[in-house]
Amino acid sequence: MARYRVGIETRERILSATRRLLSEGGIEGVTLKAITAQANVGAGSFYNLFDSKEEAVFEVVRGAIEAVDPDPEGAGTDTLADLVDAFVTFMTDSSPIARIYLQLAVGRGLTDRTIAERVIRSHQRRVERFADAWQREDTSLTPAEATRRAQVMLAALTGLGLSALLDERFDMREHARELLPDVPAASTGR
Amino acid sequence: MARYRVGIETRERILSATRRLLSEGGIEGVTLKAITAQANVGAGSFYNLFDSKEEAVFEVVRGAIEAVDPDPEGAGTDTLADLVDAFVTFMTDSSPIARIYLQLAVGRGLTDRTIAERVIRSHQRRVERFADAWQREDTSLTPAEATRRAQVMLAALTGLGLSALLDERFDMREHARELLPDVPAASTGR
DNA sequence: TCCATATTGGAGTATACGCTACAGTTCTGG
DNA sequence: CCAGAACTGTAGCGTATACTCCAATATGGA
Repeated sequence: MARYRVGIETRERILSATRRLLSEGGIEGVTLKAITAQANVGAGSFYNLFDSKEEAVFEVVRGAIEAVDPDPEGAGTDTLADLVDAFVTFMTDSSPIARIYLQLAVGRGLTDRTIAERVIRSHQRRVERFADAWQREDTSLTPAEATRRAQVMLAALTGLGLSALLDERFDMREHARELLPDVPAASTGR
Repeated sequence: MARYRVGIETRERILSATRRLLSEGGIEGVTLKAITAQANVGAGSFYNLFDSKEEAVFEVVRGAIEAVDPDPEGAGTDTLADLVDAFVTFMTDSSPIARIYLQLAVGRGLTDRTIAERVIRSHQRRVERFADAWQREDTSLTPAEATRRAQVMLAALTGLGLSALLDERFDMREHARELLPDVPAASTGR
C-alpha cells in the first residue's frame, strides 16, 4: 500500500495538529474531531492513514523523546550527565508532551498489557544506556552493579519528573543533580 | 442530613463492592453499573450516599494507604526503614489498589488541578515524615538537608514502584533497600 | 491516455457511561 | 404512632466518543 505524495503530506498535517493539540490542551483535548478539524481533514482520511487515534499520539510522543536524545546515532559518546540532562530537559521543557508520556505509560500501561510491554522495553533500553555511560565513567564497576545503579537512578528521575509535572514550583534539575555519582561541592553520602 | 442506619450499611456495602471491583478488574472495571450490581443497590441509592463515582474510589484508595501506615497515630516512632517498608508493601502487596492510586495521581493529577493539589499535599506530608525519621536517625542533619534527601528518596521509591507495577518480575524491595543510608553488609532474606 | 490504486469528506453508527427524576417505601425521634 | 426526613429502585436522559462506510475524486506509473 505505497502512499501517494498527498497522503504523506496529509499525514504530516495530522501529526502537526495532534502535536499542537497535545501541547495546548493535554491529552483530554485530543479528540478525533479536534484533530481532523485542526488538520482540515475528514475522519475517513484520518483512518486511511492511521489505524487508530492512539497511533498518532504515540508517534508524536516518540518524536518528542527522540528530539532531546543527546546521542541519536547511538555512537556511545554520551555521558551520564548528558543523559540526566536530556531526561530533565524532556520533563521540563517539553512538559506538555512529557505529561502525555507519563499519562500513557502509567494510565494505560498499568491496564493494557501491550502498552506495558512497550513501556518496559523502552525503559530497559534507557537503563542500558545509563548503565553503559556509568561504566564508561567508572570502569571499576561490574556490568551488574552498573545496571542496578542505573535502574535506581532512572526510577529517581522518573519520580522527580512526576513531582515536577504535578508541582511546577518543584525544581527538578536541582534535585536531579544530586543523583550524579560525583557532585563537585557538597558531597552527598550514598 | 443525618444518616439512618440502613444508609450507613448501604454505604459500607458500596465501598466493599468498589474495593472488590477495583482489586479484580482495575479502574476500568469500575463502572457505576458494576458497583451497583455488585452491591445490590440502585443507582439512585448510590447517589443518595455519594456525590460521584470518584468519591467512592478515593475513599477505597485512602483506606488502603492508611492500612499500611507503620505509625497511624502519628507518635513519631517510625524509622526510615519502617517507612520504606510500608511504601514497598503498599506497592507490592496491595498492588491492585496501588495501581489505582498511581493511575489517579498521574492520570488525573496531571490534568485536574484539584486532584493535583490533593496529591501534592499528601506527598508533602509523606516527605515530612521521611525527613523527620531521617533526622531522628542522623541528628547531625539540618532540616533542609533532611527534606532534600527525603524528597529524592521518595521520588526514587515512586519510580521503583512504577517499575514494579509495570513489570512484575521487578524486585522492588531489593532495589529499595539500597536507598537506605546505611546498608548493613548485604544480608539476604527477610 | 488509461486505470488500478490511493485519497477524501463527512454523515452516520454503535455504544458506553455517569448521572438524574421521581414516585414509592422505610426509618426513627419524640 | 406519626410526620418528616432519609432511603430505594427503575427507567431513561444527555452526551461524548472512536470509528466505519462509501461514493466521488485525485494520483501517477506504464
